[in-house]
Amino acid sequence: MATSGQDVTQDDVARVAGVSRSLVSLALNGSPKVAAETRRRIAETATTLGYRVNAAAASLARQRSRTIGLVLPNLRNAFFEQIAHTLGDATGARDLALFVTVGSDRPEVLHRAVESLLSVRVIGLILVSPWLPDEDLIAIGEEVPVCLIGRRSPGGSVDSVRVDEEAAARLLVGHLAELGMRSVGYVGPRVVNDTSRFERESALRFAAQAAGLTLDVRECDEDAGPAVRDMLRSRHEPLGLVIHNDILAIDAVPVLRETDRHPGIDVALVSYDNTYLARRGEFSLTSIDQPEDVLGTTAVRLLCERAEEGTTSAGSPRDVVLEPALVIRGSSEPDRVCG
Amino acid sequence: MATSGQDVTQDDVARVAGVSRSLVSLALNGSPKVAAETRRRIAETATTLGYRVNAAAASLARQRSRTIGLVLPNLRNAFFEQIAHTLGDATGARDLALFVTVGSDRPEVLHRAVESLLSVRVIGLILVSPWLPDEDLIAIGEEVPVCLIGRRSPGGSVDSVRVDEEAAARLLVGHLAELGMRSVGYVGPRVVNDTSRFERESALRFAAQAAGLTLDVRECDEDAGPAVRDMLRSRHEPLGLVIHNDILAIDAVPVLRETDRHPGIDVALVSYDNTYLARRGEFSLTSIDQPEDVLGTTAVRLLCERAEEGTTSAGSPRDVVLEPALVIRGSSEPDRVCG
DNA sequence: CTGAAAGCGCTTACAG
DNA sequence: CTGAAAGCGCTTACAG
Repeated sequence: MATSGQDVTQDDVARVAGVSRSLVSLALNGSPKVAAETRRRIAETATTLGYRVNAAAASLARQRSRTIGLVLPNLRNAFFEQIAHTLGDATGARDLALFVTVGSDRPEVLHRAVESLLSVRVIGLILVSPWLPDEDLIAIGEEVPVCLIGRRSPGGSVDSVRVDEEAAARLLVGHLAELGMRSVGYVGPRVVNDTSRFERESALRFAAQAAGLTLDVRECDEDAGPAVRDMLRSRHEPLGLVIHNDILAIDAVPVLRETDRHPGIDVALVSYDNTYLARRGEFSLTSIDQPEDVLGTTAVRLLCERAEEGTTSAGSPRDVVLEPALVIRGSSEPDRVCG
Repeated sequence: MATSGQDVTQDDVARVAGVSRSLVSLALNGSPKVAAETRRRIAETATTLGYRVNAAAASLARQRSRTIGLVLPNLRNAFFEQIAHTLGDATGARDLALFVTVGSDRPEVLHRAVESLLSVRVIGLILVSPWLPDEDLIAIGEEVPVCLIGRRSPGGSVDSVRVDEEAAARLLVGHLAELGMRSVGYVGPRVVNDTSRFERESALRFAAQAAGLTLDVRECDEDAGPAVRDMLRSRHEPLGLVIHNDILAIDAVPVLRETDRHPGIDVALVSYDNTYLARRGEFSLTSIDQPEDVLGTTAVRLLCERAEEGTTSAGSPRDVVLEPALVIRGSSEPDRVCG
């Protein structure tokens, strides 16, 4: 914790340790060319002097930084936090830094954020469920390695890791069918350009059809409550209610508890993401679990591989698809289903 | 959108524009010493060539970066997103970049994150409701300008911007008293070292006492449901239920809707942060609103001022305290109160 | 195993 | 209003 007035440089360390400047660099970067004892002494000197590498200088000399940029669409989904943590661990394991940028629905803001990441010459960019059009993603991919999480690769040289939406839909529909439901209702956000919403809906449609269930769809805004009410209003038979994610699904819970509003209708509630909200006792949501850790480590690996390859444009896009799991909780347990 | 194989440098721009290298730098940085026409031509060349400043080189030459680091404790509170957005705008307005780090409850992770921010030689650090002990904050403040949001300055050379907790407590208690409540219940997270929790509780205690109301306190874990149930169990009179933040308060809503569980008890529910969760139709929470925009712009201003002053240790800590507001919604409206 | 030297891309006095 | 030159702190062949 030795603090100096000004920044300590490798020069200072070299002088105090009585070695050359380059040796300090080599030692601090773990080069095997440095004698163990020398390395130890240098490391010790660095610590007591309070030396901290100047990332700007290192990046400049190395012609590349040691940081990865993460672009999150917003902070309104706990799933993003889990992703951020996993990525933090995955990058940390490779001794890389992770810089997060909180996206925005304002294009200029997002653009500015990506630009500052590019100015830093990040190794690569990880975008979680971006709402950008395919061509923009491809364009960014021309400049720097890019890996998408939760969205199919748009082509170009952009990689992607995501969960198999069709498999998730089958899990959900299968579960509801087992509960005796004959019809499924899906509530998703009304968002322009939301590929994730679109993919999810068609996967559900497909799965429902295959299982011989009907599918009814409603769009909602920030609040899923009205859409859920609306869907229940016209109902007289049991319903499997699928909501786009946990954060929207919790809107449905209070609605379902108003037992007087829809007498006699059994409703099983299920959603996606399996975040801490789903686990909260009051909600206990049955939810599709995405393997965040695998998503995260894979994304980092793909990015680093692509960075190694040198030119960004090298190699065709890789699209890693993972299997989801269904976590069953109270919201769809027969004996606890509201009605 | 001109993309080149390798990075375009100021050298390239200078060559193409037919000027010297330094002139390019001056022009691009908006120096008034450059003729308007020259500046225009240079800017144009830079654009067509797809020039993008190398932040590492610029930081190194300038001996300081143009980025501010934001350390968020987690992503489980929409309030943090609003803060992040405001800060993004505030830094953008000053042509600074904002790098976010998602904290963690694991000290090593947080430490590593702060370290990478420091390696980048950020202008300063903004920490939102950090759980770090005072001495750690002061230590960080020795190395770089630091501004806290939502926590009192621990002294040293650390600044702070926050909302007046006592005023917030008075607003809440006053509102509940007006509704005819005689007793107040507070549910807060069971967290070690959580100053915010502690300050909030004592402010409430003080306000309740002053207003002649009783205060009952319960701790909760991730899920506030059990604590709320517990608090209601022993009740036979109207209760003003104050919950530490919106995200915890939504747990209370389903509990309160179970009309059969606590017959005859009027409960008015209020919380803090006034995030989008509070606004969601199904929850409609009365909540304390913090002026995020003022918090954000003030934090950035304090940081920049301290950075200007040169030495970090210069100047005593500034502690800006803002007035909160109470937004009244259905959860505490007499006619909609559950019971 | 160790050192002298060049260079990364930019900024900034300084001289014209 | 413009250019030549030094230097920011580090990394990395290269030579010993």
